[in-house]
Parts: sequence; structure tokens; C-alpha cells
Amino acid sequence: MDTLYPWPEPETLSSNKKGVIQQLAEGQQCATELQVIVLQNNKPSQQAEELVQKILWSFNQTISMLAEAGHHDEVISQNQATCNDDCKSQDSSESSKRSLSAFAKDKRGCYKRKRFAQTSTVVSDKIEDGHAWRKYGQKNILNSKHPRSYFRCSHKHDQGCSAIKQVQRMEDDTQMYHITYIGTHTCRGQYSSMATPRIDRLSPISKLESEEQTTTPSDVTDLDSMTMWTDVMMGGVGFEADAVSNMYSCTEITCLDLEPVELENGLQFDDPDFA
DNA sequence: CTCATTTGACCCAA
DNA sequence: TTGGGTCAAATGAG
Repeated sequence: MDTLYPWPEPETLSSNKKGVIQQLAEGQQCATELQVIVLQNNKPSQQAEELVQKILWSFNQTISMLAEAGHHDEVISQNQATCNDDCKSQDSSESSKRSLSAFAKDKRGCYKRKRFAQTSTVVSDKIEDGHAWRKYGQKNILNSKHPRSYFRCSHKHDQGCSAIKQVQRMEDDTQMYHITYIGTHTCRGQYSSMATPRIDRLSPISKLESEEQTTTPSDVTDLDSMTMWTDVMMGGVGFEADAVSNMYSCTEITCLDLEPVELENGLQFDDPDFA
């Protein structure tokens, strides 16, 4: 078949991948620096802030997708060959964990880490992102002043969403957080206005109260948590209400559309708050 | 009572 | 061997 688009041969693509990723990484680096500059500005332009977020996010996602594709190529045959064994590790430790715990309650921490999940990192002064997260752990990290908090999607159980995020305050700039997203949302939470619509109609303070149940409420446990939370959220409400939702809608298009996940989620909204 | 968070224990990967 | 990621009992909040 003739094609109008001169797509590169797979081999070429593969050999170029490293270079592509490298280029993207440079762009990502620049975007990160730009973000810091923008946020350090006394009166940062909200528009600029949003744009930088989007740029950074795009870089992150693109790199992650490429990297994941590379991993996938390498691993897929192994996965197929050793499905029995791998299902445990790939399909998140959850199910295996559940059955394990049924047999032996002692076996805490008996799990297989996800090794090839899509990851992306964001530096932000805001922790909440419109998704519903549930905290499942916190660790002090070596040589880090601040602990790292671990969150999983609140829809992990009802919708099987495997998204995870890790939040850690940055060393130098305590107003900023280093947020790592692992995996992608397969839930409808992000669409179903878990937070966004309600944010729109809530005052910042009432949002803070209500959000405690739906979005990351406490990744700053050992810190001067509530004060900081208030600061962060008050500072971020306007931005979050539109910009973040935009940002995630965009992310979704670039990443999540690949999986037919909407099937299991159906068309109905599944907002526990409305149930 | 239900659900989320905290926190120590445990296991895996480097 | 050790740091980091996850589990799950205990605890707290609504």
C-alpha cells in the first residue's frame, strides 16, 4: 500500500528512540527550569504557569510513553511466556495480595513491584490534581528532609484503577512538590468531575473540607500539615479548577485513550459522593 | 458504623 | 545489606 506518510521503519524508529527521548528530556529539563522561574516570580502569571505545566506534562507523558513502549517491546514476549508468574507482578500486587492475605495475614509487604508502569514526574506547588487519591503509605527518604507520601487512586477497588502517585516536598523549595505519577487512570474519576465541578461551586474553604474525602488530603502528615494544606489549596484553587482539569484532560487524550478501559467503567459516573 | 489516615512491619530490588 | 514501596492493624473523623 502506498502511504502518504513516510513512517520510519520499525528498526529506524527503535534506533532513533534513544535520541528522541534524549531530545525530549532536554526539553523537559528546560520546561522544569522555566517552571521554577515562573513560580519563583513574585507575581507569576497564571497563564504562564498553566502553560508551563502543560508543556512539562506533555514532555513527561511523551517520554514515559516512549520509554514504556520500549520496555513493552522487550518484555512482552517474556510476559507471554511466563504469564502465570508474571500476572502476579504485572497485574499489580493487589489481587495476589488479597488471596495471599487470606492464607497468611502475616505476609504483609508480600508483593511484586510494578516495573513497567508508565511514570511521569511533575514539579508543582499544588498536590491535588482533581483526581481522588487515597493515601496508603508514607516513608522517610534517606537524605531527604521531607517524607514521601504514597497515594493510589480511590477507584482502585471499585474500578480497578491502578494509578499511583508519590508526593514529596522538594528539598530547596518547600513550597514545591515533586509529584510522580505511576500508571494511568483507568477510572472515570477524572471525567466525572470528582473535584472540578464541585470546586467551581465551592468556596476555597468548603472545598478544603469536602476535598478531604476525595482528593489527597494528607501527604504532609508530619509537616505543619493543615496550615500548609490550606496555603496550598487556597493558592491553587483558581488554577486547579480549570487549569488542572484541562491539563488532565489533555493527558488523558495522549495516554489513556489507548486502552479500552471505558468498557468496564461504563458510561455512568461513579462518584462515591453522589452514590 | 463506615471509611480514610497513620504507622510499624515486611518484602523486593539494587 | 539497605532503602524504598506496600500492606494492614490501629486509630481517628464524620
